[in-house]
Amino acid sequence: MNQKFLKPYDPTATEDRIYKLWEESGFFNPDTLPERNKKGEPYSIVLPPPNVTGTLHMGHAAMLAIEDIMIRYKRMQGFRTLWLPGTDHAAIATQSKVEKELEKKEGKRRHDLGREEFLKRVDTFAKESHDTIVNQVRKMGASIDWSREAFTLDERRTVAVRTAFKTMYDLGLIYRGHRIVNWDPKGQTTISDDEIVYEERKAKLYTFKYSKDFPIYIATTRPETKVGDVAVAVHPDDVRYKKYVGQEFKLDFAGAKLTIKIVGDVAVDPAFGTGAVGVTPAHSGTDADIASRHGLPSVQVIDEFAKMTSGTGIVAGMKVAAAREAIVKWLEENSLLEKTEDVTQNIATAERTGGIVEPLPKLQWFIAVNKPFKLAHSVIPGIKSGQEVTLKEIMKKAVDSGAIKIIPERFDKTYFHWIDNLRDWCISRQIWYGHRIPVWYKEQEIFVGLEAPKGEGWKQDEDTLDTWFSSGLWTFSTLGWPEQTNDLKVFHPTNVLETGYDILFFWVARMILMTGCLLGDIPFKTVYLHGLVRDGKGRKMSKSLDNNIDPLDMIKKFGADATRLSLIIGTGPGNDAKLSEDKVKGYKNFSNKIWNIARFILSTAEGERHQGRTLTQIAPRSDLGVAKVNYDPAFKEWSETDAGYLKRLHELTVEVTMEMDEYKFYLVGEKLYHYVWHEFADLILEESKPIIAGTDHKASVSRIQFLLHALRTSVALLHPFMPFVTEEIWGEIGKKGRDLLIVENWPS
RNA sequence: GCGCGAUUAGCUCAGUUGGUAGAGCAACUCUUUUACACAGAGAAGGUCGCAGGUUCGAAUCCUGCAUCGCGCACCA
Repeated sequence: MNQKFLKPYDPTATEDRIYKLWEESGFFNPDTLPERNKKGEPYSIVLPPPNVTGTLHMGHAAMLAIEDIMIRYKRMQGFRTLWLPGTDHAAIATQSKVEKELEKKEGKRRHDLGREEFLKRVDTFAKESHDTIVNQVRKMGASIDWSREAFTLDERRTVAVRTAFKTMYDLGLIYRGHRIVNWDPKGQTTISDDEIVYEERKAKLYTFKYSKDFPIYIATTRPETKVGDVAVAVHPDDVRYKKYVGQEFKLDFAGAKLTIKIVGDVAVDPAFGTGAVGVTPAHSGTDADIASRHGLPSVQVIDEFAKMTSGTGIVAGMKVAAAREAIVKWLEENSLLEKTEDVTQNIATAERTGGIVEPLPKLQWFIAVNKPFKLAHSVIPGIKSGQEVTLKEIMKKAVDSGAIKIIPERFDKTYFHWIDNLRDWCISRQIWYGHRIPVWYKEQEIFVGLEAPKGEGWKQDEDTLDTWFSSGLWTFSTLGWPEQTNDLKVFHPTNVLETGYDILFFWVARMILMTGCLLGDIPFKTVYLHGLVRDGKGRKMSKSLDNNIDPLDMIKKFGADATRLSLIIGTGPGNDAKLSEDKVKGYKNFSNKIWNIARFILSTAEGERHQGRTLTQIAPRSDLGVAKVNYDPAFKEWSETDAGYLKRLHELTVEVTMEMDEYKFYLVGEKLYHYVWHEFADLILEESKPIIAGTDHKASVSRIQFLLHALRTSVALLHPFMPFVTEEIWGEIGKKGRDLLIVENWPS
């Protein structure tokens, strides 16, 4: 027996060595798998690319653990497995991180450096961040194919992004339009609807009228925008106001000259406030809709820096907050303010910068989700090639046809609900880091293509694309699209997309949209959603609470196996998980338990001889299936008890295999833990001691054979969960020179 | 406002199609020339959020309510 078994299991001394062994074996790469796998059915997962904004957190660790379990399981079953890694440039997130550092360390802003120099800084930061992340992924034991690694902003992905943009532009699905967008004054960029976080705040609702002669009171929480009003809308059936509809008033409001028309519109709720709405088309989406229905003009009164524009009377040039106070004061002084009420309202803030989102009319690029187009080629169930569809319909069909299955199922509803409310997706961003929009302008001409057009005087669009545009292509851009590569043929659609439920809309839905549109296919067959990893008290891990648990820390203290198991057990799909150091520690003890089981069995088996050979030499290593138990003929007869144990182990194997197929990893982990510790070790092993020490040679040999068999089976079943300690033990419990456990048969 | 989830032992969670409540951790008692004290043995611990209903039988199905959490929409 190897001397290392005499000491407690030491993850740090083991893990890096084992990982190297796996990498050198080539088994992470589907092209260099054993013959059995090469001939097997393909099974692929693309890694949700972590943002290159720093380091990995526990959520990433959970994601890696779950995906590695899926891949290792399928690899042992003989599938041709590919797990493809990569990182995401994460446009706004990364840029704002670098901007913050620049400001802090050098007191400079990005414009002080200029576009080119600033982008160099971001690249340097992204590179460092990338290296850290890759190291962390290895530490977790991820059996990932590094030879295919991708980055959302590398050359090949740039070709994919530009091809996608051009294709969708030619289909009429990408258009440029002047519309109300979500403007983040802090980040100085537009953001999509999904990048908004609503925060509940107390606000005041002011009820007032524009002037003494104006007949209707209106209510607002934003008096400063009222200098941009062009109308007052009332419900067309509202008897209080019916007589005014159609009238027009010219008036002076806090020094601003307004022309207010009274219009009837069904969007107005007669029961809210005074039942009359001041219409500000330039600074409210719903108001803009009302304005367009009545042919009203739009007057912008707030600029990109959240300051009042000129021509706004007494508030011109003021910041929005100051302007609000000024208007209220003016209303009071002129006895126009009827009442002030306290209300709570949801205020829109930008997810990344926390800035208060200002709706502004701007010229931006959009993806039309409701526009019918001809989908040339389709294998999506329910959509025929050449059929007219909208992107929304594609997204819906992909899931409600059953082609894509979401786990847990209840997220179907959330997904459909989101689609129903979906509006055109604003994809242009006024930041520098990211894919620059592949559009060039020259006077009135516009050119959309993969490269700049020939000839003088063309200027490329200044904006970049929403980061989710490139991530939306991830399942196929990583496999070589738009080239028709072999990888694309073999591994797409991918089998499973495993990611957090928090990016179901951001990412999962966008991938379905992009893949449907560009390939006429689905990007994956199953979506497995995991929850958030919270601290032991159920709080979100955050810097301000200082309750972050660092995965590397846990790995260092307790080993990657223990860290992985602690993230799996007690965690169902779609549910948030609580994690404490004690939990990880518990599974460290389990690693050691298995280690000692192996030690006991090895030393016992080596001591027991049959026909001049030790039992470890007799029992072949690959005999994992009970049906295949094929030991030395002399020992074919199991004792009655051992036959019973064999049966029980076989039943467990069948049960656990079924649950693996149902993605119930938390159950499998727990069951194996329980079997190994409290059945195999506590009952069977304890009971074995007198049998082995006894005089009945036959019974003793039968039992030792069983112990070896059960150890091998347990270690194999546990391998996807705890790859390191199981591989290490595997190296000692069978014939030398055979393959690693990573490609051993899954027990049956 | 619409929708989703949770509520089971001190804590974290299981509980498949309804058949007398389970696991881990913690706590308690005992055990140390024992494969492992990163351990073993043992005992203890729950009117399954509340109220109704269906049923021979409900943690499980139905209705209503409560508390907590989440998503979407509205947000004049």
